Amino acid sequence: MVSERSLDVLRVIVQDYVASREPVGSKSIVERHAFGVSAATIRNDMAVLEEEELITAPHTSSGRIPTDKGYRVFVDQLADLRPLSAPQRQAIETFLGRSADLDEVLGRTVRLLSQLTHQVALVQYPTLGPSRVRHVELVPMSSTRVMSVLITDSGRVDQRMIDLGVPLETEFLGDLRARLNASIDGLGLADAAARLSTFGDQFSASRAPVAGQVAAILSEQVLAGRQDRLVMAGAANLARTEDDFTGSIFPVLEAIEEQVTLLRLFGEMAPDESGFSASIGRENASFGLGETSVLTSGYTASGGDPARLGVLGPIRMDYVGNMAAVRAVAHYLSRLLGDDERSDR
Amino acid sequence: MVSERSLDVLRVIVQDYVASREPVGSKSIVERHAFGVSAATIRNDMAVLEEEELITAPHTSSGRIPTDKGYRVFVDQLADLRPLSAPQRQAIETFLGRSADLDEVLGRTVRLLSQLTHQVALVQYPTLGPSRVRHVELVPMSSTRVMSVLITDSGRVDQRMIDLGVPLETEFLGDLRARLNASIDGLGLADAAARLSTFGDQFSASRAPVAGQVAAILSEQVLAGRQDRLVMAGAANLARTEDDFTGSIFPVLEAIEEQVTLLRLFGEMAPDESGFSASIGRENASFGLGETSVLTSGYTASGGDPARLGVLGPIRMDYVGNMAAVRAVAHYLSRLLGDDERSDR
DNA sequence: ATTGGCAGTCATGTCGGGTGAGTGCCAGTC
DNA sequence: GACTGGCACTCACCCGACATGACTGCCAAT
Repeated sequence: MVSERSLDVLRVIVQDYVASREPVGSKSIVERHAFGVSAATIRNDMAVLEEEELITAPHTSSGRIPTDKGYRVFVDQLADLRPLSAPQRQAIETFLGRSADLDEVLGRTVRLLSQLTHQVALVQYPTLGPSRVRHVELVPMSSTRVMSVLITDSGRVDQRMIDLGVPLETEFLGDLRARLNASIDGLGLADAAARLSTFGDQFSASRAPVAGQVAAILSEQVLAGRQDRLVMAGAANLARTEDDFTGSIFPVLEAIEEQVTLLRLFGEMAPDESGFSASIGRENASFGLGETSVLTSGYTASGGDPARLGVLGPIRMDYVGNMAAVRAVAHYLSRLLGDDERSDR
Repeated sequence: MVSERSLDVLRVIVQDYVASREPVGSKSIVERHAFGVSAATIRNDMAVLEEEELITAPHTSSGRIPTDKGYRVFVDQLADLRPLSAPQRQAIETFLGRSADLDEVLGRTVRLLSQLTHQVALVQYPTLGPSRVRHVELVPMSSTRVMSVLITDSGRVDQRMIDLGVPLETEFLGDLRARLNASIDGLGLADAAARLSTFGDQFSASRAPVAGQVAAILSEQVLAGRQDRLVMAGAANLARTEDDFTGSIFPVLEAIEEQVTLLRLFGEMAPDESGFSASIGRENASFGLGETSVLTSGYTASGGDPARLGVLGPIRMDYVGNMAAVRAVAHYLSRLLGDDERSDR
């Protein structure tokens, strides 16, 4: 049975090990923390924790270090949310203070988070709230290829290349552009997609295929969010904590260069009621990230679906501090991206 | 005096050291290469090379390794351009084969180059050729902020946030948009910028400041290239060759995360007549990259100014192979981005 | 100019002993 | 029953000694 004190012991083992990077023994525990019992008693508690696979000894007769499971218990039960320090709040305020372009806001956010936590920071692009089509532009790139640009009034700009396979006359292109704008300008995105599905019908048989093709691509653009992208910063921090990885950081760097992997990981995280979620060590093994932990929190941009942001680092990380930073940044970002819209016309 | 044979010795020292990562001694040279002289003779040659600071001994009585200066001589005089292998050419063809969106082409290019060389690959965005304004869109983001989107017929889409500081009525915004498009649509970029500089004059005194502000930002957009951006791939390769860096790869990763640094580095490279340029070891020290070498080649997108692409890796790298790959990829990319326009309307 | 020979240097690997941190267990105490 | 002090035992780690081997630099001979 794991007593209350045993869990306290686990807590200090995690804390001390994270701070010192050295296995922590019974003696150093009684020295550094006022447990009011002797080292032998702590040893008994440690035996229980080892029984439960919450801690382990790297080799006979050395101190103990937490297992993945131990970290998990620590994160779930033992980490008391400590509010950010004043300078940290300050940093967030000033860094995210003035708003700007979405790209820039996210860029600043991800750099901020990485500096705050000294880990790799990740921010997924948000879906924006219900918005309307503002303008559609078709730009000829070569005789058979056209770039379509969709602008919505939420500020999203989405470009895509269309290869029609057949040459296109300039007049027809102009006609297409005018008709497209006439039919979907100002419409909500769902309505626009519906309208586009029958767009090709108004053209002559010879032209309908091309018009239909363009409408189909545009329809994709209308419906596509940007949640399939994320920005990253602070990869260098992995090198700083290099010793926490067995062998090399090569596989870790390789895995995080693959955005698809990270997005899948984000997608599979199961947030608690506050939107927070942690994934520790081998829980990430299927993503090639079994030697890392990932802390994420959800955030929303005014009315859109929740997106996620977070940090990735070695299992031996400062969970308490990093959790606080991730939560706080997610909170501020939601507010920032929310306010943009609320103060709207 | 450095004899002809001395330079041959330098060549094999570079080659063998790059391949084996171990200091190379006189004996192994006569064993592995048919010099027709004895080890003692090679030793004499090596003494000359050491005198010239082209090679150095890590410690008394061990083999020699090239100095930065030695690599420089190797690259400038001794590296015979070896054409790419058939599979490599094949890879380039298939990878870059079908063209698409500029973002996608550059993304594929940078991944290709990193796989070909097993180094960090870098591609700077090109300036596109002379192009015309296709459309200007103003999207209200909040009561005082507007996003301006510029689309040119070369396919560039540039968005920027404008904070006007004062509330803006919707009708005025519509009026602005219409007048902007009327005055610069279809114009070449230089002409458009000129027109924009006096754009504010046509408005009443109360509105001129706002109109002028918008015109000024738009003018910046019109003139801005995208050469201030670059894409990167293969950062993980640095970890693979970790041992080639004294201490940690942390400072290197940190430096390459700073795009500004890399762009400055690109800017200061002095290409030879073929557009190629190498910067070795301490030559990069001012960028925090004194332990790396950078190989770049210029490329152009139909009519634009030359941009650069290249690889970055440890000083001890396969210069011959990487130089060939960089040259070849630059060549193919130029052709790809050039053809797009030549087959244009 | 080239060569063979030889003494000298130095990194590397191995082995053994000493050290110390830390555990597990047990008998005794509260 | 929970806690404690004591003790034997286990290893990782450090250190010095020693052997090994790969080189070089130099010199006299060709």
